[in-house]
Amino acid sequence: MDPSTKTLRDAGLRATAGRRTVLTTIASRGAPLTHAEIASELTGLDPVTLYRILDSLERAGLVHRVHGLDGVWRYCPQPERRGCPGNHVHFLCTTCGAMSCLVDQPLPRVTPPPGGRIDARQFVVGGTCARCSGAGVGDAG
Amino acid sequence: MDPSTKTLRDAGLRATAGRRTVLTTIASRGAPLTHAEIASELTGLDPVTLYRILDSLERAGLVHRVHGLDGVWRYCPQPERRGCPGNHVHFLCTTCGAMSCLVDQPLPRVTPPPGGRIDARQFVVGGTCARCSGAGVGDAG
DNA sequence: GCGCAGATGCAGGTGACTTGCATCTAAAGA
DNA sequence: TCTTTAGATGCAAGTCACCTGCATCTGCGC
Repeated sequence: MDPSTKTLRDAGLRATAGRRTVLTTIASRGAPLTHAEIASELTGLDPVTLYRILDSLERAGLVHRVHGLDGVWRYCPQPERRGCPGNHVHFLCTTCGAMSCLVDQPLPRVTPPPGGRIDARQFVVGGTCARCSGAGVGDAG
Repeated sequence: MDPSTKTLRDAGLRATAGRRTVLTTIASRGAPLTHAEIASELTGLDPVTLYRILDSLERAGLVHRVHGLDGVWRYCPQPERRGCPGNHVHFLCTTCGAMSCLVDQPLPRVTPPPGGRIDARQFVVGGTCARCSGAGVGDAG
């Protein structure tokens, strides 16, 4: 059985061709990808279907979803050790739009406002990545 | 001179009627408001103009801007002590959509990826606010 | 192989936000 | 106070991410 098929079946999802391709694409990158980025690599898949596939993968806990400072959702493979999904800082390069996971920097504990409850946490930092720093002004510091 | 006029002039902006009203509206709430929420209180102001006013206020450092988990920007008055704008955790109620600033919880230091630089940080937590938690179990006021 | 719940594709829609351009006005100088 | 003008505003139109409804298709249990 194809590994992505097993992953999907284990998560309680049907292993359709579209889901297997999307899962493989996201996993092979290791960095959060936008809907558009994934779609550009998967010609032939309906955009709406891709939205639904990403939604099902996220609800099944196979990927986590991060909202960039640019207003676009990004999807990232969920690491093996199943902790809180996406429980780390995400770095978004505001020049090239690439996002990366700072998995070594876990999110701090947050105290909810009185009487409230916290269900999701999302810490995104924006800046310039090494590639864009080097390409533009040669200043990486 | 009207206080909002002075604030705008001090920030290097023209004190137009629209800007004064928007600034007063945001300041009077003390919590991040969406474009739609501000627009609903300011009938007669063109939506596009409101976008531009919010943009100018943000660039002048008079408000800070937070991206909610719902994909909508929210604008919040900048506190007197001019530190890093919006340098605290923001709480978004996923039930009623209200956002509040957890000003007593500053953002932790984040180490950028090798060779990269961080310009902006945004930590949003989603959950249920006290009002919505209470509404479910009997006390809605 | 069969049946069906769930997945997919297509058409159309929503809402946040942007752009271009003509008109108006706050603010500075005469 | 009047004039000038750079910058602000209003309107029309457009872009983009994402959603909804519905008919058709297909993975998977039987």
